Amino acid sequence: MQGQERPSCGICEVAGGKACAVCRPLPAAARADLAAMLEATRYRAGSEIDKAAAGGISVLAAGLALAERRLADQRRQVVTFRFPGDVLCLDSATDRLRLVAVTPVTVCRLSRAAVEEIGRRHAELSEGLLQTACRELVQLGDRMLVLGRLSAPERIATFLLEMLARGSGETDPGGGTIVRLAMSREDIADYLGLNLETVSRTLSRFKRQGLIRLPKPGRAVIGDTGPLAVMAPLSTDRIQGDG
Amino acid sequence: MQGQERPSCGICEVAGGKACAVCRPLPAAARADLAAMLEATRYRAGSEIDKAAAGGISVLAAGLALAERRLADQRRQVVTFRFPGDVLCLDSATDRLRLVAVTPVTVCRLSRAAVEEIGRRHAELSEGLLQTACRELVQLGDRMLVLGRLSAPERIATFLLEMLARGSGETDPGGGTIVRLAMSREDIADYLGLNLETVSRTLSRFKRQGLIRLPKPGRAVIGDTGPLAVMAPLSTDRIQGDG
DNA sequence: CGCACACTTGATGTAGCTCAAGCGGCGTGG
DNA sequence: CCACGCCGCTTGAGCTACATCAAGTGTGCG
Repeated sequence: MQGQERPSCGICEVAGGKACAVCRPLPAAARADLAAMLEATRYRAGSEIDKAAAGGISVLAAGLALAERRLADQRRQVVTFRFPGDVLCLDSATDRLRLVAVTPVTVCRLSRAAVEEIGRRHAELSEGLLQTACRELVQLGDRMLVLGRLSAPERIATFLLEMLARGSGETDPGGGTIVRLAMSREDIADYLGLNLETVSRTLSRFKRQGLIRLPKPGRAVIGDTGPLAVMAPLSTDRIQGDG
Repeated sequence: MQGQERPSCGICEVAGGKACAVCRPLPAAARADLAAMLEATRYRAGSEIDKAAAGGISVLAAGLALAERRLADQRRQVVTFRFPGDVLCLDSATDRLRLVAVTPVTVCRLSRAAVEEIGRRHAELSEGLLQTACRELVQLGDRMLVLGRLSAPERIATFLLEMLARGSGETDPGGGTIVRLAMSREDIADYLGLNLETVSRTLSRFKRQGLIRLPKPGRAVIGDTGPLAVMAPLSTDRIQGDG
């Protein structure tokens, strides 16, 4: 039955049953081709995720991962968080990056040969990859503005709204939307170019000001996005841009 | 100028006579195709550069440009500087970016139709574009580390070595290599997430310490890259990575 | 029950920002 | 040719936001 057909290759746990970044541009037939060539691997929380071999692609099927860049003295920058459906590793773009599982994770890998095989049969694949890369470029532009020009509260507000946008939208019994924060304060700090104490203090302040609740570790609840959006100059931008 | 045989389509003034990012992956025959479809436009210093229409590509042929992101309150982040041969505007990746000519500039534009036409005949084009996008992603990863985790002197040292790497390598009569800094202190500040006084002070300090000379506005002279490289944790990384 | 670990909170330090003069090179106009 | 004014740059003094260092607190797990 056609309505029951899965939106993706069948491995990803993408929120809302949407397809992952690789499957999305492909027609159903191609997805079947894909599913036969995929290799799924699991990693435990905290472990490093192997990168795809040159020319291959890997997609995060389930869990939360991050891409980090580290200096010799251990200073760290978290470049992005990766959610289910995100391309983890776009070919050579990850040379200097380490991919780390934040929670237990399932990774879905497509070898170079498979990419070329599917690419030959379905031009949508390579177009989709360029699209993905361009979307990443836009996102990294936003990130640079955050890192270069925003104050600590602005960064945290931007971050919360970003996590809200990527979350499942689950509502809290006490009202408001739950934002799962599976990563540690230190991960957040390294993502935002702050230190972990500043992250903690700022979240506490937001809580005192009634902007968020922190019912239990690993989650925040946002009652009204309005006040946060006012503090986050980028997200208002984004809303205007999306029209 | 227009009539001479060149390694590229004939418009770009890429240092060392190399081809631009679009021409590079293409065989000579394709470059001829390309040259016939190009449209070159000049902009004066300080003016905004029109983006290519959706699906089109534009390349910086001559001069220095920058891509910036701006907030409503005029805070600015310079995302990249663009040198001759760089792709200025990779399709939709520039939605939220403004492209500004730092010096007088020549831009070389390829319409969507032309991209598709060449792409059909030469698969190298679209592969080259994905490569370009991936290279940009790597570079933006570096930039995030700079913005999120480096001190002001580290940022300036990194910047100087970056500009050195992209420059023509011309040597100063008094010894050392000339680094052309066509952009203002404010541009540098917005590129590095600092303010213009900090940039100025740090450059002055480097000068006092004998790391650089500042013979005339718009240029710096680096005698020995060693001490700067020691201060720039990223560039040492890069050297290790390349080795 | 108690240890470990992540997080919070507090006290203090400081790098870089802000505000405010100077300086100098260049272009304009006498 | 020189005088003047503009603009980008430099330099200084003081401030503040965030980092650093150092306890506490609580939660989950053995």
